[in-house]
Amino acid sequence: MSIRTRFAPSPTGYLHIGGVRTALFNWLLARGQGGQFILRIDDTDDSRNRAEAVKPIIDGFKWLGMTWDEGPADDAGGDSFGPHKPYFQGQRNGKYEAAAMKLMAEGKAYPDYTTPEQQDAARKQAELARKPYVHRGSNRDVSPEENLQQYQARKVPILLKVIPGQKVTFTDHVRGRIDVSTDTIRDPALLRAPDAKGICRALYSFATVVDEADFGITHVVRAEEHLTNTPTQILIFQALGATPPEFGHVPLIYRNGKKISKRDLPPLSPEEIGKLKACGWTEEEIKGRDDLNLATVAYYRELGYLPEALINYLIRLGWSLDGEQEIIPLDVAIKKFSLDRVTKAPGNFDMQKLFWVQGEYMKLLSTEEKLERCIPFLTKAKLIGDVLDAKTRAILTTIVDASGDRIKLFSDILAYAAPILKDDIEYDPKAREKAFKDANAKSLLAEFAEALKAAEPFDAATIDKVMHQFVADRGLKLNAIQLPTRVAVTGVGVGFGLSDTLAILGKERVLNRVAAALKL
RNA sequence: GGCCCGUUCGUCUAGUGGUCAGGACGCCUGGUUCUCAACCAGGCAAUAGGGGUUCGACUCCCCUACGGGUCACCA
Repeated sequence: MSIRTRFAPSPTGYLHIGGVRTALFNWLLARGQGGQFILRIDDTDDSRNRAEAVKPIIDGFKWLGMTWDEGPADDAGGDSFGPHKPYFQGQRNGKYEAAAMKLMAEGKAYPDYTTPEQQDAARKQAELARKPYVHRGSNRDVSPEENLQQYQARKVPILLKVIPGQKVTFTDHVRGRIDVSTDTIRDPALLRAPDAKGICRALYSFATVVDEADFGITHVVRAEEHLTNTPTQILIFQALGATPPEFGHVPLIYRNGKKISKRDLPPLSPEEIGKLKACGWTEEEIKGRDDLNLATVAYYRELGYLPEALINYLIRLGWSLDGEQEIIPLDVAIKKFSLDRVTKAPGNFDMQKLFWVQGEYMKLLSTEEKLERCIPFLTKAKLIGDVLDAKTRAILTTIVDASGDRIKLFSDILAYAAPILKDDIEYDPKAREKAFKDANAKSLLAEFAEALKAAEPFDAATIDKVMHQFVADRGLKLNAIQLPTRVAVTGVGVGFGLSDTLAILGKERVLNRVAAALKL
């Protein structure tokens, strides 16, 4: 039997970075063994605008290139594809109800008429007695027939009858053997009491188990927070007469030693906001995107990260190939991934290392590939129009080429292209001051402009020669002229090679800009 | 608090009784260099603590500490 894994997010409106890693492990496992990877939407709770909340998740998976073999349709319209559809739990409640009723008929489940007040009281009492509270409901020992009858008359939550005094044992593929006593497992709620529409919706654990069995999931790989309710779910599998799947609980992702969650994440820093604005984002657009923070996939996409870099980083966070390799091509990861090399301890999300991985993947791209993916950022920032003419394209190609490894994120293109593409220069005050601090700087720059005037052809190689000759004649270092010239023609103190910069600008603009700078 | 899980450089990790405890990010120093980036060479830096077991423990066992998860008609 081929393996079937799954990822089952609840539609929150964004794709969480931790979720992606869990999904990735499932995906690698399935792809590595010729199995299937299934996407299921766990929307048993509130049915808030589903389609809209699902879309960011679908989009995220598509961007990352993580394909699913069964699950929601990729237009995020609420349809599903695959032999067990639908793959939205919100659309599968009939199955859960039927399964619960069957369990009740078999005497394995029962309606619980305990009131919340009674439960609270019992809980409090147990607390006072310093004993754990393990909930067992009212009708545990009532006959199935009687229970069915009472339930028809008045619907309340349905609970699974847990048999005390037994052990539940399973071998977790990352954490090893786990066993717990059923004495510590409460009778879990399977179905809720009817909601306003009279529908008794399933609870997470029950819907999950019913679906896992129905879909034929063989390996459940999920976050560690689900470890403790695994025994409960195994009990449900057994009650259903189904074989439990294999389990693997992967550690959580932390940030600064704490679980990375949207709630306690800092809002976008001024720097990040500045970067987005430079990318052409308006204040309103930024405010309207509450899915933009470092815990979401969208954040990395919008900043110009490479999906393969994010994936590589995430794979290495909590898993290793051999302790040596950091850059692991996807095909290698697919071939080599295994749960037994997943770490047990939680890992901290390290933005700096992600950034480094990103840089490594950028080095692999050709100038053409880089340019293609930079273009959307240039368009958004309105540095170029919607259609790219051949001349601008040629200039951009030269810029990307000259920039080399300096473009770490695709959005970085803006910093290198803007000074060249824009007609009016914005002088960075600090760079300007530094460049012209020396009293002779301006007169030297004027002399250099004269030398440049004679450069023919005005290409990088010639300019380079002129530049070196110019400083050599005067017994100076290149630095004497480098910064003043750079600031004069670009307004900023950093950039790619000066001769490239001058050549791309062309003689006329260079001379004009120098002349303008001299008047400052 | 009960139950469960975890703990190797600042961070990600290798390691399964005998290693100078390895690699990577970051950081620092030097080199190269027209700025920046890149590149090259080097450096700093870890087995949470305490008991056992053993000729020998990072590795096995126990305790402590710390961190985390979970205890819902959330997922």
